[in-house]
Amino acid sequence: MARGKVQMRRIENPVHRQVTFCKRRMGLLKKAKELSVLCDAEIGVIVVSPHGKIYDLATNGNMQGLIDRYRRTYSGMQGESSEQNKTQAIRQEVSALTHEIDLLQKGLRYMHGENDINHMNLDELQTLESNLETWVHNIRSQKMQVISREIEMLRNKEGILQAANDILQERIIEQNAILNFRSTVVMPQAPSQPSMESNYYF
Amino acid sequence: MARGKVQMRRIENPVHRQVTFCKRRMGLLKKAKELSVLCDAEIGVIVVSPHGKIYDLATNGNMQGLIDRYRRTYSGMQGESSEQNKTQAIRQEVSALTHEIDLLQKGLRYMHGENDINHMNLDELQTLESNLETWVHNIRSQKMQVISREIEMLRNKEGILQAANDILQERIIEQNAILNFRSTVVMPQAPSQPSMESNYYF
DNA sequence: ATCTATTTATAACG
DNA sequence: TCGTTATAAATAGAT
Repeated sequence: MARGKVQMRRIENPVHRQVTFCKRRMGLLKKAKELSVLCDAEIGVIVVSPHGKIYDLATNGNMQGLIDRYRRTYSGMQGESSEQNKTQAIRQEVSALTHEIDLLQKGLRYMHGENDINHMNLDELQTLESNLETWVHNIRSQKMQVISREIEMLRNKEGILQAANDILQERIIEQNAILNFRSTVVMPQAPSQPSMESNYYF
Repeated sequence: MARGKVQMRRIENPVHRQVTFCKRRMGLLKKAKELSVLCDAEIGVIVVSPHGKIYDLATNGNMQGLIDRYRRTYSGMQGESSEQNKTQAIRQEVSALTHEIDLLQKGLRYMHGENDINHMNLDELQTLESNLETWVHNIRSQKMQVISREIEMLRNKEGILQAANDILQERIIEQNAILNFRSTVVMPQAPSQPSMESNYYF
C-alpha cells in the first residue's frame, strides 16, 4: 500500500512478515473498533499468529456472548471437553515432541559418526566443525538455486505478460481501425459486443 | 475518511449509517483476508449488524476450529491469568517444537543422501542454515574449552616443574656447600638419604 | 520505533 | 445498491 504495491501472497522474508503482521494486525483491530462505533454493530475478531499466539478484539469485551450468538445462528452446538483434559493432552504433546527432538538430534550426531560433543577430543571436534561448514555451504548454494529459480520464474511471467500486452495493443489498433471505418463510411453505430474481447485482459 | 474527516461516534443519520456499515464491513473483511494471506495467520471475524444480521469470515473456512482454539486459551475467563499465560506458552512451545522437528527431519533426510533439501523453501533453508551455524558456533566454543583446559593443564605442570627446579637448585647449592666443607675440613663421605628429596622432580 | 511516499479505503454525492 | 472522486487513513520500505 505504500512505497510499492504488495503481492497478495505469503511474505517469504520472515522479518518483513513479522513486521507486516504486527502493523496490519493493529490496523485490522482499529478498523473493527471503528466499524462497531460508527455503525453500532457488535464485532469480534480473533487472530492467531503463525506461532500460535492469539490476539483478539470483542466489542463490549464480550467475545463469549458473540460466539454463543454465532453458534446459535449456525446451530453448530457441540459440547466442550473439560479444560483440564485439554491441558493434560497438550502437556503430553509437548513431552512427546521434546522426546522426538532429542532422538532426531542424536540421529544427526550419529550421522556425523560422533558421540556426545562433551566427550569429543580436539580432532573430532575439528572434523565435525568442518563437516558442518560443508553442510552450511551446501545449504547456501541451495538457497541461491531457489532464489535463481524464483527470479527465472518471474522473468518468464514477465515475458508472458509482455506478449499478452503486445497482442492487446494489436487488437486495440485493429478495433480502432474498424470503428473508424464504420463510423466514417457506413454505419455510425457502436459495436455490439466489445465485452467478448475483454477476456484477453485475464 | 474522505471528503471530510469523520467523528468517531455513532453515525446518527440511518441512511449514512447503513451505507457506511456496508462499505466498512467489506473493507474489514478484505483487510482480514489480506492479513491472513500475507502473514500466514488464522483469522476469524464476526460482525453483527444492529438488526441482528450476522456476517463472518474465517480463514480455512473453519470458524469452529478457531473458536475452539480461542476457548481453549481463554475459557474460564475468571481472571486466572497465570493459567492462561501457561496455556498460551505451552501452545507456542508446541508450535515451535513442531517446527523444529520438521526442520530436523528434513535435515536428517538430507544427511541420509536423499534429495529432500530440494523441497525446502527459502524460509526453511534460512532457518536450517542458522541452526547449523549455531551448532558450528557451539562446537567452536567446545573446541576452545578443550584447548583452554589443555593450556591450563600445561601451565600448571610448568609451574610445578619450575618450583621443583627452584628447590632442586637450592638443594644442590646446599649440598655443594656441605660437600666442600666436609671434604676440606672433616669427612669426605656422601650424604645418606638423597632419594627422599627426589619427589620434587615431578 | 519513527518517518514518508504511495497505495488503499472511504465520505459525500449522483 | 453501485459508480465516481476528493481526501483521509493505512502502510511498505527505509532508517
